[in-house]
Amino acid sequence: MGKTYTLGDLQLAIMRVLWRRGEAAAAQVHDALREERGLAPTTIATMLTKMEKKGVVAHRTEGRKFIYRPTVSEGDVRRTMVGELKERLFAGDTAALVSHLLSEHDVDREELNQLRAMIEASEAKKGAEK
Amino acid sequence: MGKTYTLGDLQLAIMRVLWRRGEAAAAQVHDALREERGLAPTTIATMLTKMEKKGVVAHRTEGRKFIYRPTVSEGDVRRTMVGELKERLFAGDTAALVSHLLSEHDVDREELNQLRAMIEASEAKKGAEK
DNA sequence: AACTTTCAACTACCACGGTCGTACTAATGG
DNA sequence: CCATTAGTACGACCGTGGTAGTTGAAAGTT
Repeated sequence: MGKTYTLGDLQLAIMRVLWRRGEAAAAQVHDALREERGLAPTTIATMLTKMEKKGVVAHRTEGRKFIYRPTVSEGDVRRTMVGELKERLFAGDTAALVSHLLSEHDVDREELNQLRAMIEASEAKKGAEK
Repeated sequence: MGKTYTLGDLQLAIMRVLWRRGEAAAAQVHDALREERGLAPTTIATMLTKMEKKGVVAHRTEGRKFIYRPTVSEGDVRRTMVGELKERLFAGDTAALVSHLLSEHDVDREELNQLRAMIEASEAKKGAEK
């Protein structure tokens, strides 16, 4: 209950494949990750099993294959994982994290521009409602 | 050495005590965390030992006590942990993470205002240099 | 000197992510 | 019908965060 959409690195890589493809058999996932990881097929299968137990994927059976699909969205995962980090490192202060990103991580001019626009849009929205 | 300043929850709580105090004996750390955690003193001591092995704290001996001090700053830890999450979840795209924060996590009006100012300052700086 | 308290050291567990090897089983090719 | 193969199930093992009990020595108390 109320448990975690916090995923490890391999789990995220697997999820990305499933998010992109919609669904895939273990072998397909293994194949998709061959280049970047080169893992044994059983590693992927084991991980998928663990992920299913955890509730982030589900499968249907097609012949003798398990076709897996994600049960949580990339947005869900991002929200919970970013939220957790924000809590742990910035005492839940979103603005502090944004400010950290602006000062310590590179953002180029066009991106700054886009972000400024985004902030202005947010401000407008906040002004509009209530 | 490609050190990793990635810390767990308790480790961060301990570091916060050390960052605030400058240095502290295990008992002091335990005391400082009594309220929020209520752990056994040995838990803190064990964790400090592990953290020392990992290189994020060091100690000097005073009588029979170990006085620990941090060897990495809060900024270091934030940079590496935020950087890792950014890499894992946003393929290293800082702006994408900021945009996620703006759209999915609450930021109030004053904060938006401050952030806008901060962005403008960054833009000015970028314009100036180079 | 004997007793008690204070520490660090060591050992032990659990959970979980990650990584596989082996065992078993169902489909398939001859 | 049998041998090979595709594919899951199961169990093993490591590293690390987290949590703690036990032990042994030294320091403080009476």
